[in-house]
Amino acid sequence: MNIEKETKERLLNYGIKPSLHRMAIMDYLIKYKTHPTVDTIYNDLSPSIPTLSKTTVYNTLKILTDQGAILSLNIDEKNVRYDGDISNHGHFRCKICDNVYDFTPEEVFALNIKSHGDFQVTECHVYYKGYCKACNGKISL
Amino acid sequence: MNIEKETKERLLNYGIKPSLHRMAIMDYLIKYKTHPTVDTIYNDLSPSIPTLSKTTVYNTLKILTDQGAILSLNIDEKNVRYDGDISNHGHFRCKICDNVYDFTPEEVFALNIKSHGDFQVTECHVYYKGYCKACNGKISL
DNA sequence: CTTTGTGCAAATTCTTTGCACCAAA
DNA sequence: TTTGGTGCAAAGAATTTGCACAAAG
Repeated sequence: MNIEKETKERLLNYGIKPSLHRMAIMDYLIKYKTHPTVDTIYNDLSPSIPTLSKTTVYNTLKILTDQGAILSLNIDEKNVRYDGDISNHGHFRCKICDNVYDFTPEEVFALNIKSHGDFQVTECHVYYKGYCKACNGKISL
Repeated sequence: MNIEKETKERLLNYGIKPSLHRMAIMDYLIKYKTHPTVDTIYNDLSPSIPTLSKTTVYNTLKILTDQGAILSLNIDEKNVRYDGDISNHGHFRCKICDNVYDFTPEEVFALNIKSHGDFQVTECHVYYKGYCKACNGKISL
């Protein structure tokens, strides 16, 4: 596997020590925009990295998301999905094949509840996260 | 507990037989707009309905969501939240207190990534669900 | 009767944790 | 050395499933 320069830089930019395993996982998420699950990442990488354990995949994904180097998606009720694309964009999951597709902010803006191009939309969830007034006050103390 | 007319009608409208337990759960979700978890619903209802089991809460919530009588939210990574309000609206979860608040469509429209009134927003997820072209074709066959 | 709602307990699945080992600075 | 990355196995937690009983029409 060729680790891209971009990959190592991403880790360093987010204050994460670039071990070989971490770079492999980060690289995978930058290259493959399939919003994979933990299992998919592990299964795809372990043949070429026999020493890789699923615990390390969990550990690494936790660090990457905590530091903001990747996104974790809860669009799939069963498994957490991960996204190496941290730019502002929306997602669509097909309820049958479970594939997750990206939408640009412009597409999100234009996307009503009915349909959009090749996608028939039946549900739309908008989830904001952050700090409410009461709790934000506690932080500032 | 007073079961509202609205509650029974909601079940009937969505083709769900209105048993006492189902009405109690539906009623709870219509009355309390707190986006409760399975556990919260069970804990709040079981004192007044001693025969209620958590399995029934799970069963009922599954039927209600499958039939579209309620919404299930994946805004909380740990537990599924349920919402008796099936109108078009967005949600905000405080990362500290875990409370979930509603946003109207207008507020969602206006809500940028920074902040909105009492809420400091650090993340925004837009999740569409439905059928992609390939899978939708299969359905139509 | 016959259907189906309900409840218990076991099973399943995803994720986290504790701890020991190992590698790099 | 000392820090911290890694892996195994066990634990934990949320949810689902199998099956038997009970309730309603």
